[in-house]
Amino acid sequence: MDFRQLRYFVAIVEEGSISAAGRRVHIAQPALTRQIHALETALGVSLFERGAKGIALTVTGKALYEEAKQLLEDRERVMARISSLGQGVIGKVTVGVTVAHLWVPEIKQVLSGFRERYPQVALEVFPLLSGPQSEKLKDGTIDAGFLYMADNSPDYLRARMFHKDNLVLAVSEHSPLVGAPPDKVAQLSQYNFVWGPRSSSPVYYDRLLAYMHQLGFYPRVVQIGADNVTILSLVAAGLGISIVPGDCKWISPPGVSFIDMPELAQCDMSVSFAWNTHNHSPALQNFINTVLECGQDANVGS
Amino acid sequence: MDFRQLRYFVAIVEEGSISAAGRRVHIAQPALTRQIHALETALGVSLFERGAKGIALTVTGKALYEEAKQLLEDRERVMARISSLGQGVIGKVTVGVTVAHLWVPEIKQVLSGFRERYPQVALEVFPLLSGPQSEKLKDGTIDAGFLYMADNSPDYLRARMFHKDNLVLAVSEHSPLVGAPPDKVAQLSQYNFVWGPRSSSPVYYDRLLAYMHQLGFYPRVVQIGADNVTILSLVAAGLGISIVPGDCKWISPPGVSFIDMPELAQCDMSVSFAWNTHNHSPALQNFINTVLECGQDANVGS
DNA sequence: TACAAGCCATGCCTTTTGGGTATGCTCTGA
DNA sequence: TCAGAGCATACCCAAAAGGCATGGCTTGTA
Repeated sequence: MDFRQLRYFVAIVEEGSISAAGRRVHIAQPALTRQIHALETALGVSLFERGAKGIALTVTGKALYEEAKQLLEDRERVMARISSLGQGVIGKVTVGVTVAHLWVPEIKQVLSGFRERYPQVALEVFPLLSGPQSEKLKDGTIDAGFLYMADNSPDYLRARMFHKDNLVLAVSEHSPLVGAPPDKVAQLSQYNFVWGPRSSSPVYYDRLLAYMHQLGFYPRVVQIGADNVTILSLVAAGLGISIVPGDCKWISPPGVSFIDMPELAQCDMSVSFAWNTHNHSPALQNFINTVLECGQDANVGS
Repeated sequence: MDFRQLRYFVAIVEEGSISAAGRRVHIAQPALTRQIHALETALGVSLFERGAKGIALTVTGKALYEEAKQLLEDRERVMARISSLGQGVIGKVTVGVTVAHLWVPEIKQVLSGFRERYPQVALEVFPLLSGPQSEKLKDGTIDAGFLYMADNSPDYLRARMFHKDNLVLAVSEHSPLVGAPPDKVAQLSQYNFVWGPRSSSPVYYDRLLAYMHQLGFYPRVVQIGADNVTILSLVAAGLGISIVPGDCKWISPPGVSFIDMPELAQCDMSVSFAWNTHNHSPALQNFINTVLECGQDANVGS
């Protein structure tokens, strides 16, 4: 009993005769007759009552008709599903995005663009800092991520620079620094700084601090904020100033002014897009392609 | 995508390699390789990641594995079901039995015998008088029946005499007739008779009356009972005597004596087994065979 | 009544497909 | 470096499926 026989069988049932079914499925009548006989012997069952005027279903045949329709429908369903899955039209993609970049237009655009092109793919976005993302990329909990990458990426990861960014100075909008921007970071040594704790995101913290040391600058930290939103809130409240990635302006509360400084502009804080090369999920490939294309578009546009 | 390919596919998945699967399903490895390639191109999908060390399922392949197992299981289930149905091992048989004969040992035996041999067949027994059974046999509401058949059975029915019976005299156990059985029916003309209404079973009633007329006897009816059980109750209560089929002793209340009379012994009231020849349900055929065999056994035994 | 038409079954032939053997390539582990 | 395991490819053969012609049967019709 294979799908071909079932297909012929339902055609015969629905057309009411072997000859008519032959016309429908474009198979000569003798071939159908033979296939049905084969089916009957395979099942050890008589499916039709043969008469000179034609054929009529037996009760057994009627039962098989229902089952056969179901089996054929299941087959179609499975084929469609697997096909879609293979082309990445359906499936699931889980991506991590650093909290600070969830509202960066490029990332928002790439996420909504993918959702639009592949509406059937479940796109799960996890707000995660860079450290956790690296771990989850390794163990496969997430398929891809937007994060701060170290220079030496492990071999199971591939990464592309996705969005250029650098450090900027964040001050209260009432700060005198707004009217008289400093030339050098060194000039800020007398200001109170709001800073973050290392524990929540060592990758980010160490990089930030490395830049400061490179500039020979050691901020006088008087306040700690758990994350960038908190830090900027404290800055807005006038409790101090801070140095943060420029993209933080997208998540900043009102009352903060961001000041570009040449030295800080040298401090690259670009966000990378990375994915696990061992995961060949077609949906993920489509996501990767979408991201890379968006990156190209952005490059072309700039 | 056919069942063969799915079968090979799950074998490969479960064995972890094409070669191993080949050993399991007794097919050479190249044939399997080709079938899997055919499956992949049919679905437009890659099912395995090929490496020199072997193969590994893709996410698509993993999805297909689950679906394929289900499809193959469905196939097995359908084949088993249809096979059983075709052999009459499962299915449904509806039979009518005249109320008076439900407790006749031969019928009880044939019903329980069938139930024992084909426990998976739903045997539905309807207590029906002969007239309704004829109608329902015609329209297919019941598949077979135990009933009083007219001599000329319609062409769509086939019937066999199932159980021999004749009329007997039913009197109260206190009746003087018990001690002095009459020789001739004519001697009963002075007795009060309990009789049934024609409406409930014309076939039976007309036949009974025809016999009486044949014997030149016209009972003096003083009581009407709706059915044989009621009639016998009235007889037991001493309200009159009656003439009933001998099988009524199986449904009789206590207090009734049945008297055989040569004239009544001539009045055949045998119950027939009949079935609709247009219904070729295997389960029904098995039932028919069971009944006919039981009949033979009974004949042999006698 | 005879005949045409429709339907299914069968026989014979061709084409397609599936499977087997031999062999090559690649990677791994000793 | 070499043996072994695993997948892919090439080539051949056998089995299966399909097409065509035909025959038997029934039904409807002239």
